[in-house]
Amino acid sequence: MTIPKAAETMPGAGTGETAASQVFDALKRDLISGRFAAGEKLAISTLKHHYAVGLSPLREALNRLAAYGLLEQHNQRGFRVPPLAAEELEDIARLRMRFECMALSQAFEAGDAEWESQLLAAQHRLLKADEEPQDLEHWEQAHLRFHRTLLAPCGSPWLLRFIGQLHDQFDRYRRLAPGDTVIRTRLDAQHGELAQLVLNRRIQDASDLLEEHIRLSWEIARGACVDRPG
Amino acid sequence: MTIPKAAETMPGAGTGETAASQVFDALKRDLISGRFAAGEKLAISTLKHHYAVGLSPLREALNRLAAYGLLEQHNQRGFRVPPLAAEELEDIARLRMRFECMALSQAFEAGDAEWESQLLAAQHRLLKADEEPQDLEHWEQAHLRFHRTLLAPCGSPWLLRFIGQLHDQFDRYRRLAPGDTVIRTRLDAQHGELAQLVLNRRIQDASDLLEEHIRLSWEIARGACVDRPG
DNA sequence: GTTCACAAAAAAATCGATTATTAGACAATA
DNA sequence: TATTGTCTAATAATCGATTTTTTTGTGAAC
Repeated sequence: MTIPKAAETMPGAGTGETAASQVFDALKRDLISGRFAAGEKLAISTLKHHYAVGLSPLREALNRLAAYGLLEQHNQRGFRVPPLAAEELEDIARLRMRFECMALSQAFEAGDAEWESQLLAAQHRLLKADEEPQDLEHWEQAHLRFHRTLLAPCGSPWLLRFIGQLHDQFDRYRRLAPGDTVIRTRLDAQHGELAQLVLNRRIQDASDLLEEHIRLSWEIARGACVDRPG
Repeated sequence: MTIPKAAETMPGAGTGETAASQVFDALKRDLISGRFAAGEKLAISTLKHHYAVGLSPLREALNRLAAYGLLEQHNQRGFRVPPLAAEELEDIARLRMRFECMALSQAFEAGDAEWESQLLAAQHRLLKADEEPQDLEHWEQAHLRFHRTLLAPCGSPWLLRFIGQLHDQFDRYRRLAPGDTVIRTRLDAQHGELAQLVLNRRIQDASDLLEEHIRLSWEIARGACVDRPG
């Protein structure tokens, strides 16, 4: 009577999905992609219906997201989406520059030919995704994967963890901001240039370009912050 | 019939404690102070009795702690205490050095006379705590407060958040390791020296000393890792 | 002796209902 | 009119029970 689920039969699984982890993933995606308004209070009963889960797994997911920094939790008064502030974005962007350049230089030390291959592959996938702008989620996935691959061999799990966390925070701003075709084109080109600099082992140039890349993205992401007229 | 709780009548409360947040704090303390064995699987029903709470708040606390990095969560097979590994400790210690030196130099830029006063006060409290080694929890609290005060004006909430997280991770190792009177004495002295260097605005010296301080603590914390005989 | 299938037990995850707290409306008072 | 206090509806938090999944233990087949 018990039908084995696909995930459980997969090799090296062990990661059977629970309702809590599924709604965590879904909520995380929706928070980063800006499906909720900044500052909005989340009505738990609404979420319950929307994601079609019970209270317990939903609350567990919300608690995880709050600990991760994608939600604010206030005792006895529920959860709300963090506001967007230019000041916080600056903090996030500057830390991204420092952390990712740090990780990149370490990746150069440890990264081997396999790394170069993976990076080329990721860059190619991203390039293809660039050409199909209609499938936004696919592009986001390829983009994230490229940046992860770039820093993967850095050898510091905790640094990568923090970088990922900052990346998620940053993307919340970026994805809410209006696009800028000119900057976007330049950003897309930088991915290819980055990969080339890695292949040529140009450590300093790669680091400089990565910093510039984050700075340019920041310029776009800024657009998500409310401009208070002076 | 409803008797108002103390917390609610306190000025500026708004932070009414929930069962979940209380058991979160208690569990976090116990995890960092090494009350559970590394790698141990947590029996939820046991915790339930020990902390005298229901399942829901307990599970919410566990979920938060897992997202924070003080627990490992495996779908369908509960929570376990992360193992202690010399390799991870090295990662944590090296990042602490970089992050905290980073924060310190920024603190020098932004910190004013009020900062200096707070730091002196914190150093004095820590000094008094040094003299009463029997009250370990009190010393830990004063110690944490000193280090927080030292970096507080750095102006980067996210950097401070990560530093705090790494500090918690580090302390789990340190508090499990056997003490070393000689090193401990030197470490205690360094707190006073650090405060003095801040007062004298010796940026580079303070940064060097902070790095050395973390390196020395690391030397102690290492003792928590199992030595595999070769 | 090893592997496999199955049943029983244990544990994790989830649900539905209950309790406690907050926010907002409204009236009473100064 | 502003302030305070009380009531009520809405919502957050928690509990107890149920369901699902994993683990453990047993014995048969190879």
